[in-house]
Amino acid sequence: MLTEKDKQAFQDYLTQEGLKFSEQRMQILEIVLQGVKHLTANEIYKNVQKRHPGIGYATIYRTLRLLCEAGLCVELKCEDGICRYEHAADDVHHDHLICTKCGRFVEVVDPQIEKLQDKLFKDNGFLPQRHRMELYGICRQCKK
Amino acid sequence: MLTEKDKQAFQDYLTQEGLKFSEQRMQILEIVLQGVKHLTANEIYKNVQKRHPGIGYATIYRTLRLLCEAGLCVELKCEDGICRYEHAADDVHHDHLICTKCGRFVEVVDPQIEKLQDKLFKDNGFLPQRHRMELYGICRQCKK
DNA sequence: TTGATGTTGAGAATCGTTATCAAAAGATAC
DNA sequence: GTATCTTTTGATAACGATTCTCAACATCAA
Ligand SMILES: [Zn+2]
Ligand SMILES: [Zn+2]
Ligand SMILES: [Zn+2]
Ligand SMILES: [Zn+2]
Repeated sequence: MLTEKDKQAFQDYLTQEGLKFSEQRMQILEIVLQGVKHLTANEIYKNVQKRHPGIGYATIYRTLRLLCEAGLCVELKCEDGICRYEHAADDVHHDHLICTKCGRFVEVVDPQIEKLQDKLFKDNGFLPQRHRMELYGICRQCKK
Repeated sequence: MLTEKDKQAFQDYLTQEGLKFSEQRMQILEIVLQGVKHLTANEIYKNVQKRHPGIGYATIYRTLRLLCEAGLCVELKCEDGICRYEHAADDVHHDHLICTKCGRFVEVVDPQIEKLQDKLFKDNGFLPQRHRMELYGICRQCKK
């Protein structure tokens, strides 16, 4: 799911900030924006190492920060204290259903809930910024 | 807000588990179940130290775990990675509005949202267990 | 008193993440 | 090409919240 557009967007961001594109950054971009989602830094590290042995954790974290700053990637602070990273799909917000047995992440959006959340903000005099909603349960596969 | 009932409930839990009541555990119970809510372990530590100098972090964390197990206290894993502890008010669930400027916590419940969350679980084949919803914004005082 | 068991607090360990810094890589000027 | 400047890299140390370890201590029943 790594499009030429994403690659270009990252390039543009780097240029704009006076930074450079590199082999390592390319590898990390590919892993993070590829199909598998909600990867931890460690999972990304292991994946990148297959193709670029010798990569360091520092480079992983630095690049992840750049990707987030460029708006291509979102960091999820999960309950287990480990951050996961996922492709930021064109500013379309979503929340998560998480299986407590197998760790599966399912992305969900409920426009009604979003509206009610805004109402909660307003009713309490808050200026809305963002929110996080995680629904923990047991998925179909794990129920069996 | 520390009721005799809570104290008794903790005593009962300890007895049932073959554990003992102690001065330190009493101090922590009082701090956590008192008015001020959503305290970090460090805040609890500093509060307890006023009345019981020499208390150790290990005792704070151990007692907090006991309080959670006894169902008297709930641990909130916050976005900043620091856990906060609050009085578990008779199994009445609530979510949080959090001010990103001053850190104020406002407790909210929206029965409609709760229903829609259940629907999300069901629609995706999940067995519901629990959820977490945090709304981040800027509170009335901080907006001015 | 003695033994058994539970509690405590100092300090070490854990672990995800961040900071440090010298070496390497790239770009630019000459 | 070489010199110079800037950025990137990865090994390693540091960080900070939490947990573990363990010897000293408290409690209580026999
Ligand atoms: Zn599952
Ligand atoms: Zn997602
Ligand atoms: Zn505020
Ligand atoms: Zn609360």
